[in-house]
Amino acid sequence: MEKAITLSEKAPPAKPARSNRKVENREDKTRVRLSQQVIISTAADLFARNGFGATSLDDIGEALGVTKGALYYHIKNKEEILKLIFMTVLAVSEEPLRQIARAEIPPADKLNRAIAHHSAVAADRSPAMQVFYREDVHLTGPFAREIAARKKAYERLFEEIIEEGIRLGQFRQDIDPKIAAFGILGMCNWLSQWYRPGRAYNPQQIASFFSQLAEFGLVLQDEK
Amino acid sequence: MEKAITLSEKAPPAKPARSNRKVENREDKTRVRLSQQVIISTAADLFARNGFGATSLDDIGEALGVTKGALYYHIKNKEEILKLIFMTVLAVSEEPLRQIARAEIPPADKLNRAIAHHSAVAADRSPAMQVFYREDVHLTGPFAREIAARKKAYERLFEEIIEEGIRLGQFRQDIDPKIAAFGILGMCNWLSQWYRPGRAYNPQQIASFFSQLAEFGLVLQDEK
DNA sequence: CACAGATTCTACCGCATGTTTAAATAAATA
DNA sequence: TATTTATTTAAACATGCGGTAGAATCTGTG
Repeated sequence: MEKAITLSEKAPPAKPARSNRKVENREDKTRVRLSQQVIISTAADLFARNGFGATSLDDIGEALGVTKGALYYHIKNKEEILKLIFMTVLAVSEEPLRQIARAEIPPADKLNRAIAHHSAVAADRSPAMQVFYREDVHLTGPFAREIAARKKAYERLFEEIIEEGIRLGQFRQDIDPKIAAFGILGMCNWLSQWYRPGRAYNPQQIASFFSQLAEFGLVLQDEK
Repeated sequence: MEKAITLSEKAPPAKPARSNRKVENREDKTRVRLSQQVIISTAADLFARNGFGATSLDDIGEALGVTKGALYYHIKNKEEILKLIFMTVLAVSEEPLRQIARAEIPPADKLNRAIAHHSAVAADRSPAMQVFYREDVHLTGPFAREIAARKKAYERLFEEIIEEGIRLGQFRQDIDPKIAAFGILGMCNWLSQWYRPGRAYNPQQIASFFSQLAEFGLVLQDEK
């Protein structure tokens, strides 16, 4: 039962002076307690920056000051981390939009609020949102289908708001609601690609620009 | 100079009956001639569908009916395939937009054409565009910086068109040109995420909807 | 047909990665 | 303190991947 002989004999387990690790850990401030929450949060950052496939569990462990083995006490496997990130995004985005869609206010106001809501999610949860829209190809099986369905339902709410506006004669009749919904969603989603906190504008201001754009457009009407 | 002893002794080179492969190849129609072009085109499809990291050279070879070894006669390595995809996108998008930006026409017309151009690229080169905006994290070194710079220059052209419209008093004064440019670009870029050929609308029609949205918005002004 | 160059295949290497296991340690409890 | 439970480590594993080298095959040309 010979072991495979590799070329580079790694430094054999020379029982390195134990507890030299503890020193390192203590010095980098109070170590954050490991949990699903911090794992998926850290993982979302890394996935957003380097991609799901290019981020190893070693990377995640290193970012947390822990060996990758420790991660397995809190999560089932790598894909579950991804799944949890997707669930996080849906958890903060679905219900508020549903409430906006069924509120009893003019369609233009609904659109305003929907844009504000979605922009806020895209900006505040930027890493998770980037993962949500870039790494969906790595989901498999029933969960992948569920995410796709809920994503579509979410988009459909935007569509319905626009349909309502058209039906009530408040929105232009010559624009396809599905295309318009995709356009507006694309506008907001793109936020997560370029927005970084602490820049010139905050998410609310950006959302207000987007609302102006979506409602009235850029071109100055000769009003009156 | 012993080789490493592995556990599973692969079936030794038992010289399998040669030329059983040729039959397979002949039957699947006339085989496409291998070249950089078809490699990057096929790779773009696979990268777009499964991601760069999750697509192996074996996958690309299999899609082309060829072993991965053959690929290396035409390309240097995997990253070069990615680079060539990026170059393709820039090759078809940069120059036309520059011409639109410097044309002597009203800013609104420039914006129209820019949106039509960018939408067309996003729709027609959908796989390459998806790769362009999703897999940039896998570029390294000077090339990564060059792509980032040219991407920014491209966005800047949209921004300048809007600035011109504002300066000439033809666009609303209360919208930040940079934010508006990002919004419009996001709208178009998102196309490559959902557009599939042969659906209800073609790229020109979609672009026209987007132009309406960006210029006049959704809300019906009480004109008169 | 003979030859040369172009192209592809086969077989392999080294390495990184996701996952598992048992042992070691830390924290909680009594 | 003694014992149990929770958490982390260390080490190994199986696998798949990017990349390489040389043999094999194809293609065109004299």
